[in-house]
Amino acid sequence: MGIRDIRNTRQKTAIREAFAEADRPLAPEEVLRLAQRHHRGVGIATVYRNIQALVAEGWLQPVEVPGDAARYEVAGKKHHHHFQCNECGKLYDLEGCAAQSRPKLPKGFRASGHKFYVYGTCAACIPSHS
Amino acid sequence: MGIRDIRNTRQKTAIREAFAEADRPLAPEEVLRLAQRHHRGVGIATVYRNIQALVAEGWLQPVEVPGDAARYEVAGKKHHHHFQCNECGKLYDLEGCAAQSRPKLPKGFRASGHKFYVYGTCAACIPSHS
DNA sequence: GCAATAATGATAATAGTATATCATTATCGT
DNA sequence: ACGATAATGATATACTATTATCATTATTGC
Repeated sequence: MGIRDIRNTRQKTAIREAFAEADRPLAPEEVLRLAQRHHRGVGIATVYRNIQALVAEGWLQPVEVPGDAARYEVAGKKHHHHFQCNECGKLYDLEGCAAQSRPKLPKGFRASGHKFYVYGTCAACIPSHS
Repeated sequence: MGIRDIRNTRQKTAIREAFAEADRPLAPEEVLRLAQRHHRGVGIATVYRNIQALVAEGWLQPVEVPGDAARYEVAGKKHHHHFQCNECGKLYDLEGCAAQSRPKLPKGFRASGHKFYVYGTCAACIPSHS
């Protein structure tokens, strides 16, 4: 081969496109479904492998969710938090940060970061009132 | 037996005491360790069983944590959030609520609740500077 | 096109967490 | 104290999420 020993496969491209299109954090199973629209026959193992690779190269970033499987989102976004729909479970980005003031920590504790999650119903899951 | 068909066992008491003493959300494995101080020989199955029972009767309440096993805490506390130590992984209660203003949701979304987690180092894990 | 080999897909294996099984033990009304 | 049976402990099993295996496929430099 030579210098370049990382190949661009159809499935790798399909996975990147899935993230680019979704514009929200995706769980591996969601990546699988979305990537298959671009290239049928993508396997779940390939999804995991590529997620891992994309995280390693800094293109993706893990998003942990309370009581749910990890999601991944395109890295490099500015500080933000997430919304999870109670109905469909999908995770969405929220702009900005709701933590105006940090709550007072117990004596001797040191804070280094925070995570904020809003729950509710996403637009797609609210029965249309028409 | 008669009316009362729920019995008070040493291990059930030990588990309740573990929660009362800890005063913070506990994972099942932590409950096991702490309960064994009160009654040696408590098994992990008994811990899970009693946690489940205590949740069912409303004495305990699950606390989900991003990317970590569920914890349980004594129910009935007022709205609060949690701190997780990056070093030891222990979860602690934080008084009050840091969400002064809800971040603006996407169009058509409806919020029903939120969760807030602060990360950092707990007092026990900060090397004493003496 | 060809050849070297990275990547894939199907699935087995693993890991972590939680529940089910069941013989034995211990609780509690009598 | 007795006895009916709830609860336990040890462990097997289930489940979900993720990684490893390996024969096959497909990419890329030449």
